[in-house]
Amino acid sequence: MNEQASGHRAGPVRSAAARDAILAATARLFQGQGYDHLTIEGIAKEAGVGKQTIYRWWPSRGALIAECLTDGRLIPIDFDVPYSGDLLRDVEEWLGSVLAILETPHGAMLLRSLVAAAAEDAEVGDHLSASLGVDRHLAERLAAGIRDGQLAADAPVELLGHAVLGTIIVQSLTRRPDVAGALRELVRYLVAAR
Amino acid sequence: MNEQASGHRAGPVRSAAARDAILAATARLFQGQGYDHLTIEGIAKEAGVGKQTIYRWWPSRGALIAECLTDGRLIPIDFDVPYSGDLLRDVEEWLGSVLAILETPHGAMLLRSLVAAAAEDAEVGDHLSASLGVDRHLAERLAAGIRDGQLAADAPVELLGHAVLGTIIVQSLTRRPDVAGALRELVRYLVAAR
Amino acid sequence: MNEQASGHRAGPVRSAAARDAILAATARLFQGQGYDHLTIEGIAKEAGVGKQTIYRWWPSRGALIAECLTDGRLIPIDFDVPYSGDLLRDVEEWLGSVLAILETPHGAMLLRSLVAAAAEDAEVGDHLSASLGVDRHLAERLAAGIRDGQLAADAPVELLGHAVLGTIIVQSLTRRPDVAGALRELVRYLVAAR
Amino acid sequence: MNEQASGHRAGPVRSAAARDAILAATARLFQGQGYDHLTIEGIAKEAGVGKQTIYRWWPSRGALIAECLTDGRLIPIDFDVPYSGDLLRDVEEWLGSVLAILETPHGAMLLRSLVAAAAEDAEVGDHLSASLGVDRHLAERLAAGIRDGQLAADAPVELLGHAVLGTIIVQSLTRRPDVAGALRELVRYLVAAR
DNA sequence: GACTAAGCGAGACGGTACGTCAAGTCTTGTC
DNA sequence: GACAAGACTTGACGTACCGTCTCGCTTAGTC
Repeated sequence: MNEQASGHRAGPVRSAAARDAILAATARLFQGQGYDHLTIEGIAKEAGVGKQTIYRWWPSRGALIAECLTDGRLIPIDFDVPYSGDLLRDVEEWLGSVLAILETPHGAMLLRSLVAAAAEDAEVGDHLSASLGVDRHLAERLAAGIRDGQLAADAPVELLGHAVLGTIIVQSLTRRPDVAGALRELVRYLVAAR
Repeated sequence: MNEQASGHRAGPVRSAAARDAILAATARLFQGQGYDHLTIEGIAKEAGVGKQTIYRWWPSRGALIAECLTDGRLIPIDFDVPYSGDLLRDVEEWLGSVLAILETPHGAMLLRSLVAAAAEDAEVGDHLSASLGVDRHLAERLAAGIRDGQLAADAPVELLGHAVLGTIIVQSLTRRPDVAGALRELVRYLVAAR
Repeated sequence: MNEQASGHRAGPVRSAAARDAILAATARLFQGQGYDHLTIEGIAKEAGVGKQTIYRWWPSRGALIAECLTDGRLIPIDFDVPYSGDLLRDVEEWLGSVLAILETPHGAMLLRSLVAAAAEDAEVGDHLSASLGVDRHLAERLAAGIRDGQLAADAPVELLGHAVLGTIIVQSLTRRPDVAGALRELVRYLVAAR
Repeated sequence: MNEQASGHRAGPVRSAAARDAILAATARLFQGQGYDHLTIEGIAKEAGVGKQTIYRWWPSRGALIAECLTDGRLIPIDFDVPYSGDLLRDVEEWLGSVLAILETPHGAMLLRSLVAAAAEDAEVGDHLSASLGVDRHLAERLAAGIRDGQLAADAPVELLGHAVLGTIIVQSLTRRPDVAGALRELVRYLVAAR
């Protein structure tokens, strides 16, 4: 009845507690049971929240996962690559922290689930590679390697990052036993001085 | 009265027509709608078949996809790698036929769906990389390249195959526009004479 | 600082505009869609009013309907029974105006909805029979008929009113085609000189 | 795959156990909680049955109630009217058995709920008046009364039945205290020798 | 040639989850 | 403090599939 002339609407504001509970529940269930088996109803129950509150703010399961990623609730945010001067050592350090994900209890399943989510939802793929720092940190470190003369000048730095991440994914999808060893060998070859 | 020791039971055997109808329907629906949205009921209806007939012979959706793969109903079987003497040219030819999948109408979605299926079902991953000839044909061609002196002796041939396939997957999952160009650049770098 | 002992509270009082908008919306929606399908949210939206404003003043859907009835927003208020000296003619005139409700576009549904509301909420039933004037006007006219010697002395005037209204209801609930004709026949029999 | 030439379809047949459990649960819950508060989910849970099994065979809550009525699960089926020669006594006996419904623990609510259901679903109204024997048994008994000279020749027998039932309904909806007494008075008046 | 036993199309069944709607309560900011 | 707006939890809606289980055939051996 009363007309408001104000520019922004009145009324209650998004509940930070609900948002946090939902994302926490999503992360917990995702890590425990994988992407299939992850249901909106399950999340709502786990979070003690109404389903509608989820549907109000997220359009899909994928969007939830994507936001969990950007919040660092599934894997650490923004894997860094150090700069010690030794390119191979630096890349291997980054690789080690990425591969550490696979060492955690359900790490392999977690990664496969992230791949499944990324296959279904574009956002997830972007946030995943962003989290791992493939495009930013790793590519930049490789570029620095070129400047330092430790990598061929024509090395496609961004693609090499995708190649490393992709290899991890392929090995995970085909359930290879020693992903870590294989990846270390690959990186050693790719980054070898020429 | 007395139990027969006969090795083979009485009654009709597995219907080849049903098997074919089921796999054909699976392939059709998978290509049209993707892995999520692919349902057993949908396949049964499309194939004009009872659900039980599917459950009798395949334990899961993934198994159906895996068998479609080995039957070459989703992507061509057994991508070959020619041997012309020129390693780069041969690998690029193989790469071209793999990338051709992405050019088909729903090719990108098909690949993402295969990845989703592989993430859920181990079998699919194996059959996928087998179909593409990554481990056998490509790795062997690379090994021959080493013998021919066109590739570094310490090149991890199998891992390089995974790296190429993995890069395709990563780029597909992040919806990159020019996967083909990028892959050609990567291969050129990996296979470059040292 | 110091609390005033003033008898009337601070702040605005009940908004007459809101009350009217709510009742008008209720009547509109009730007539258009029936009692089931009538929702508080729908009324609030239709009235341009917050839900809380409805809940603040009415305890239930039924109370809204009851108030619409006493306001004459659903059916005319207080059907009168004339006194011409001819009992049958007077009762038939009352009957005609009651049956006129059924002739309106969604009249039959309106009546059924009122019955549904009355079945759920006691208030509605009272207000309904009050609106129709069954207990007051009709019963009194019948009593006058007894005094005039046009109706048997032992006629249970109030019950006869319920019988007439009840017959309308039963015929409406069973979707009889010619309720009006039937009711005229019934009234003629009930009020017949003995 | 195999084409059947048979006229009626193969496959499993409707489960009598499920049908019975569903109707029993419906009747139980309807009597306990009334028509509003009666939910399909509640019935399914109470019956130990999937929701779909209900939706497969009944289009609406009303249809369930209607079938409960024809099965005699809510009120006795087919109230009879005796023929003793004394019209008033016979009608009062029928009336007594109808009013007995109101004496049961939640009898008044049961009747109101039936009215609510009838207001929403046409079928229920028909089955309700059929169950009570208003149109068949009572109307026929009244017709016999006319033949016996105990009722005026022009008495609209069917309408009188509706009037009696309608009066019960109106009195129930307005929560009158002594419905039984009132009805007995009404019937005595209606059936009085002229 | 009759008898069996399995395969088959169909689809009913008890479930789980979907995404939507509305209930009634609570919160925010405006008047 | 009433109000419009609308977020919140709860719970039911009606639908889609799951995987299992009859049905009433058809058919391929075995006796």
